[in-house]
Amino acid sequence: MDALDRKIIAALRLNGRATYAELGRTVGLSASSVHERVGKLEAAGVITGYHATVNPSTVGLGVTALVGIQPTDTAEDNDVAEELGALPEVESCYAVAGDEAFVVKVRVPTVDDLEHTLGRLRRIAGVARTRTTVVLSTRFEGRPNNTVLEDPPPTGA
Amino acid sequence: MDALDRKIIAALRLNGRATYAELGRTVGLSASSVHERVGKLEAAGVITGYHATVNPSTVGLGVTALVGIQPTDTAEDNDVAEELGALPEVESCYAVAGDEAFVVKVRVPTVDDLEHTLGRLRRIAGVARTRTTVVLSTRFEGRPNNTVLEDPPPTGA
DNA sequence: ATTGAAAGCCTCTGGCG
DNA sequence: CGCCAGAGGCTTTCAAT
Repeated sequence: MDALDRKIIAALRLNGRATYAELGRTVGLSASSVHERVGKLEAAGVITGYHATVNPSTVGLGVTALVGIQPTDTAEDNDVAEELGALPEVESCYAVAGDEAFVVKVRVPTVDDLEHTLGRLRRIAGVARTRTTVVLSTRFEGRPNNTVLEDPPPTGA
Repeated sequence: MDALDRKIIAALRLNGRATYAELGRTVGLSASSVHERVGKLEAAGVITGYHATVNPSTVGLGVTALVGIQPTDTAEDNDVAEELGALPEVESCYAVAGDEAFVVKVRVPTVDDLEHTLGRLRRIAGVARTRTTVVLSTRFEGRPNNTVLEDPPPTGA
């Protein structure tokens, strides 16, 4: 991973539909070189995918909440995580330090659906309690931090 | 927004680099029709962008934390949010219900950087206290929930 | 690792149903 | 709205450096 790879990654984080030809013009390589580099970055698991981002409320997901999951004494974290993953309304799932085992981000159409989803979360084996923080507004989200890619890493990644 | 638009959106959430020709084959339209529909979805603010997703630790962002921001009595939420947005390591920022005004997701290279960032968060005018939850592992993140797009909405989006 | 060439596919516009 | 047609651009592979 050299500076050129980092520039390519930064460009693709900003515009995931950038063409290889465009990327090549941006970083000063031929399209075929960019093509090969991107393929290697994908194969190496650096680039994990490309996704359109959507305004959630326009697709009927206007309610967001952050839910802390307190486990029972005997809970198996991996089993709980798997069940959390089985619910499509759970968009993200982080295992965390503290009394809670996980914090998940939930997106649903309405507060009624939120109530329903929280019920399902509490019914998961190994879940003792949930603590819900309702999101009032999303100021920004998933902003790519490219500073670490633009500046050469001081000590190494 | 009809069922075809929803199918196109679902496909682009899964693969943001899908070509119009591919999308057309998937949904049963010509490439030019898909091209026009996608253009309208972008113009309408339904599709807000396309982004490569990257394994954060491979680009030197191995430490993630969720930080609750407790405001002072006199804090102006919008001013605080703006200052939070000025820090590139703050990837997401949600205004929330509860004693905290915001919950932010922070990504930094090391725990030393986290300490440094938390210091800067606390020094923002209007921030009284921070409460930090360190992420131990990301089980999954930003999963597109396409169920709401696949199933026709019962009452309407 | 990078490049240029070449065939095929895709984009994107304009015009027509 | 959707389709076709077409010129131009892009992708992808390959051999050479």
